[in-house]
Amino acid sequence: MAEMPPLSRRERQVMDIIHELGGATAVQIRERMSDPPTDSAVRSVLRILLRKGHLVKEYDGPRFVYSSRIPARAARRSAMSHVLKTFFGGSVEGAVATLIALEDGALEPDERERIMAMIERASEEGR
Amino acid sequence: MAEMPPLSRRERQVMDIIHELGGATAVQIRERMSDPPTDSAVRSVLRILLRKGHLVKEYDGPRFVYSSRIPARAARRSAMSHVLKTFFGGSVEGAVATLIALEDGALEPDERERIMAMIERASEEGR
DNA sequence: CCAAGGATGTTGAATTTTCACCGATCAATG
DNA sequence: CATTGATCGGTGAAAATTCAACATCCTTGG
Repeated sequence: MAEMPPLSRRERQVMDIIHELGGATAVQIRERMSDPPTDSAVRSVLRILLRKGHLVKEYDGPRFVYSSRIPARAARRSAMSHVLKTFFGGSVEGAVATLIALEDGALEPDERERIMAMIERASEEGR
Repeated sequence: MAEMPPLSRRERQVMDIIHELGGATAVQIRERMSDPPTDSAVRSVLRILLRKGHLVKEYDGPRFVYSSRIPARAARRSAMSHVLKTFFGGSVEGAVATLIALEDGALEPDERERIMAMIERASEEGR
């Protein structure tokens, strides 16, 4: 379970789609690609990702569903941690600023409240 | 200014380092690599990134400093937007939750206050 | 002015990625 | 039971990458 070398282009594209959908069939993955290669080309990448241990497949009805081997929670943390370090110098404040600005100012009042409450709660639990 | 194909492994690694540092020399970049190739190999990747238009170089003293062609602000927004979509289904709430949890509960009181104030302000400006 | 060291660029080859062709398997259908 | 259509996997070759050896330029110190 050592550190894996970073993914290739196609590999990352496929992994992103699978993360976004939670799990996906080969056809679903191909449909989501902006520049889709052949069906079998997609399957080749899937096979490689299976062999490398990034994906698991599960037989569901007449087709396979591919999903990430590491739990969604861990994947989310890892991805967020990476952008926090790379683009925000570790500043949570800066990251949150960009995050809420993405919504183009239209943050629902109740979502805003939930976020505020969450931050309160987190600072209490932390000590 | 068309859509660029996603970056290769080394290309992404180099871009990440440059984004993290804001700008960097070839030597600095190599130093930051966990699995550094030859110095000239690093320069090859830099040359490709220049040709593809991802980087610009500036002569500073006796060496070149490479930096991203797109402004840091836009790069941050783009990166955050991507993880928001890929790993959080567009939920700002979920993203903030993961973000503050990364700090392992150790969010400085004053930083917490600034974040709260920022959210307040954002929801006002938004309308 | 000359030599040494550092920074940069170029080239070509080994490795990896990428992908379509092809055949096998399976399910539903006529 | 044969046919059709869809899913799946293997293979090999084209394309892209990765990289080190090498050459060039600059600059700094003697």
